[in-house]
Amino acid sequence: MLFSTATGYALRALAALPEDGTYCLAKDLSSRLGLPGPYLAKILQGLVQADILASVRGPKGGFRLTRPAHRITVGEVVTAMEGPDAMDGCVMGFPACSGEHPCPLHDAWSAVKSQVSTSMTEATIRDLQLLDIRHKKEAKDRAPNSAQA
Amino acid sequence: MLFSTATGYALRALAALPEDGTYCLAKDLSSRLGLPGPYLAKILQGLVQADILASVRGPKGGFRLTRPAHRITVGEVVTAMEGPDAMDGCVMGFPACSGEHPCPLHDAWSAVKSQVSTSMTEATIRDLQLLDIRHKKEAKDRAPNSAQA
DNA sequence: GGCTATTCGGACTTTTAAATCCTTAATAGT
DNA sequence: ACTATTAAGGATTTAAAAGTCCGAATAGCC
Repeated sequence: MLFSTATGYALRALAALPEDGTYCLAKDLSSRLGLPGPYLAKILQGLVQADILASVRGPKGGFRLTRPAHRITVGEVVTAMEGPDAMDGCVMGFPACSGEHPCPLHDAWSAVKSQVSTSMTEATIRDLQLLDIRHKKEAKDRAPNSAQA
Repeated sequence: MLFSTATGYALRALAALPEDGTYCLAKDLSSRLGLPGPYLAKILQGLVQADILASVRGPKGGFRLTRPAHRITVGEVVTAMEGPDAMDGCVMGFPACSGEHPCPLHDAWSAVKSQVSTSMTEATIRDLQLLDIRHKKEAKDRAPNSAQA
């Protein structure tokens, strides 16, 4: 993967939150997604500090998005998780590599970076929700009787 | 960086080896490149097992390429270091992401992957040597008197 | 032919990321 | 006010990467 596992978990969790402003429990998210519970909880805390999630404690509490899902970009989440210069530097780690002294992968990688950056600023959490829904729907279509065999 | 630091070190070390079949000391390489000596040595060992380097122990020993530099591709080195499926899987770590259920970055990332893969199988260690030489030459041109001020 | 210096090879330690646990604080319902 | 519930935050553990150290092998010398 291009990013850390924590970033992947963050994106999956955000995509799994309900679209109405309902508060959702960390525990529910982790069990639904099959992710390590306490670890996910910590990641969610980070997203609260990044103003992507809001949280309330106590009964009926939980986490929810601070904005509608289509207003939160994937890039924003990645930046919050990985820091602003996650994709800087040479692909191969060549210190000498630069625009003036490009390594053999420099141009390909630059193209890649701008392409991925653009996609990340265009893609939103809403798009990830759609992926998830589509996936589940088709699984259901494949086996319409919920009982096995 | 897209790969581990070890992979970067491996590529830098290979590019720094002499083109004639002369054996070269791990220690020399590390001091020349400013890399942690024993760690580089371990990486070189791995490259020996991958049949990219040959080594002999004892005085006058060291490491050398098993083939001319233009016959060793960057991709081969990366595979040796990172394993064959270093670039598999979804960019964001979405398990549901696939060709049929693409995540919003799927196409951009697929394009990237094939682009980088192609570049990696075309680029050879020889190309990295050239980068290095060019870099040094220009540094020399900037300061023709080797003494500082 | 054995001795010694040199250099690789593999086991060992340190650091960092990933994941867990536990205590504290806040809130809703009783 | 009290209790149950849930996030917040720190302390701890585990796993993996990064980095270090000691023993095996070879060449040259006496």
